[in-house]
Amino acid sequence: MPLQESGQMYLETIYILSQKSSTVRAVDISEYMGYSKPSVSRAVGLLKNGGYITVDEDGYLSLTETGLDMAKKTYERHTLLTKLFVRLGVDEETAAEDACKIEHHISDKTFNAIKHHVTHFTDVY
Amino acid sequence: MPLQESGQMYLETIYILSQKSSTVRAVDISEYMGYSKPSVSRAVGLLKNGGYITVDEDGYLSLTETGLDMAKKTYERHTLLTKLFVRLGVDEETAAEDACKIEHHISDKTFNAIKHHVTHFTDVY
DNA sequence: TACGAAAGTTAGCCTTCGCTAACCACAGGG
DNA sequence: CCCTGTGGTTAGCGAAGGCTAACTTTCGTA
Repeated sequence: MPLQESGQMYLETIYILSQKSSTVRAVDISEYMGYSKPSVSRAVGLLKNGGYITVDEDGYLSLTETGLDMAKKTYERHTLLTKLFVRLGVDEETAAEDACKIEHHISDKTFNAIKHHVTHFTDVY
Repeated sequence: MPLQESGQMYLETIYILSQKSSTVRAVDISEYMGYSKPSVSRAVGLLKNGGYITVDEDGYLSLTETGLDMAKKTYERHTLLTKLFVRLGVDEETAAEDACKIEHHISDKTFNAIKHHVTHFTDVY
């Protein structure tokens, strides 16, 4: 089964957390996302099941190659959209929030167009 | 209860349809959105219930003032986002599709920033 | 040694929002 | 006068994805 929006969010979160702490547990996700432990537990089970992450015997999570690809892709969208909005004059926090909400819904075409714009034109005004 | 994303889509659809045909029935929505009649029937019931639309004895739908406001707001977002994407080099169809998917998720702040940009700067490149 | 906090899981509930099956009401044509 | 197509509704299913309650396991410390 393909990854749902929520699955992408979990992967992205694991990716972000794994960049600041080297070990990531379910409870870390729980705190970071503000979701209950059972919600995270189920999500982790699904991601493991789908081959996106592995869980070792101590409960530490790692992204598989597929999972890492997905996470990076989502994360890239996130940062790029944030940049776009900031460039348009939105404050950093709001930009990041909105980026988070729409990062899953944008087609590759549009994403690439934004990417092209953001990387090639340093000032819009 | 506040309007859900799907509710906004229905309102927007009613708004669009009412601009081309003067009468809008549930079945028209059904065809336009590609949803089954029962799905539309329920949604219409909820919108009526929430005071967003009225339904006369012949089954014709009208937006209330509140509903019209909501619909216009969503529609404005739709067209504006489409413009933004087109301006960034995305083809019209893809731009409209993506706009449709994200129009519900963008904060007023970001929306206003985009609006400002789109209306004040006619060429990005 | 025993207790309590921390981490995880299981069971099961709830909402949203699609769907199908099956029904009712009505209008027009044969 | 009945029969079919059109429009709408009711009943009920199913997937996602949150939640709480309640359990287990484990580990550190009094």
